[in-house]
Amino acid sequence: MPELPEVETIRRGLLKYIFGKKIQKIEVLCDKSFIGTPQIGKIVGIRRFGKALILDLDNQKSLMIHLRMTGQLIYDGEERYAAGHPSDNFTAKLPNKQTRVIIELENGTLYFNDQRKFGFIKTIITKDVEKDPFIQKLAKEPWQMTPEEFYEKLQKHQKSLIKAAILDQSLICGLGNIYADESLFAARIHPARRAGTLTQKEAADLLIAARAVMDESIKSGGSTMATYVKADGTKGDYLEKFAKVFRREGCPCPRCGTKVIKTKVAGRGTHICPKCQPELAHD
DNA sequence: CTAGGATCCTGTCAGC
DNA sequence: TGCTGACAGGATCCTA
Repeated sequence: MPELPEVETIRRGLLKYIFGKKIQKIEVLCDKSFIGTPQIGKIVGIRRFGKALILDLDNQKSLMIHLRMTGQLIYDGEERYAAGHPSDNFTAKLPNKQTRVIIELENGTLYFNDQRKFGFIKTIITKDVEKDPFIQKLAKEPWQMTPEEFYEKLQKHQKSLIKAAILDQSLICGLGNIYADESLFAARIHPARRAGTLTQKEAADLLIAARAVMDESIKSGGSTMATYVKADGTKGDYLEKFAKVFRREGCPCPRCGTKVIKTKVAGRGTHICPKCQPELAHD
């Protein structure tokens, strides 16, 4: 799914297009994709908590949106603005087969598309947003966490694989499979190391790497965002331009030239430079 | 409490 | 062509 940089990119786009606009109607095409009662109201806040997006309405209710693996938000109005899981839906005629919820606004339409139906939109009371179980469990984002705090957290998960640890949103918030691999590569840490074996310096390097990698992605519009005005389009280009290892198996490592390989760690596809990220002989 | 694996769902692609 | 299994930018639930 969209990881933190993609969701932040969506937030900024929605701020431009739908902030202050009124939701006139919500049409739910897939029951699983909408939890609670659809709401009508003016959008008076657009917030992000980790990978979750919150639209605050002027009726004391909020819509929480989580895209999970394949969710997309596509705004179609005076311009089209789309972000989330990359696919033809960004430029397709909508609604289509993967459209789960249609949000009609006074100035356009916001489509929630989601191939695998893991994502959802949920109505919650605005004052209870931070008490929502998902949001309550979230740890700090890399920018808010100190290297010491991060190291302490890792010490509490001694036996976890480091990749699993940084994917755990209750340990550190915002990373997903792309930025986990990119951060570990940048910090030269093998993803299958046990979290407890990282030195303080390695933990600090990893934290700093996570910030840098996600900062860079946000700056370039995430890895999967697409906007277009008339025929003129730009795309989020993190993967093409900045990813060093993610989905680059067989390509030379930009640091040492060794071929990047793909393996499986913590149940997820994982990309590493076997030379820059040596696996230790023992845990 | 932690750690690991199955699971939700649809679609695509490689290999027979 | 048709089938089959693996896999996918996430998080939760169940088990040991």
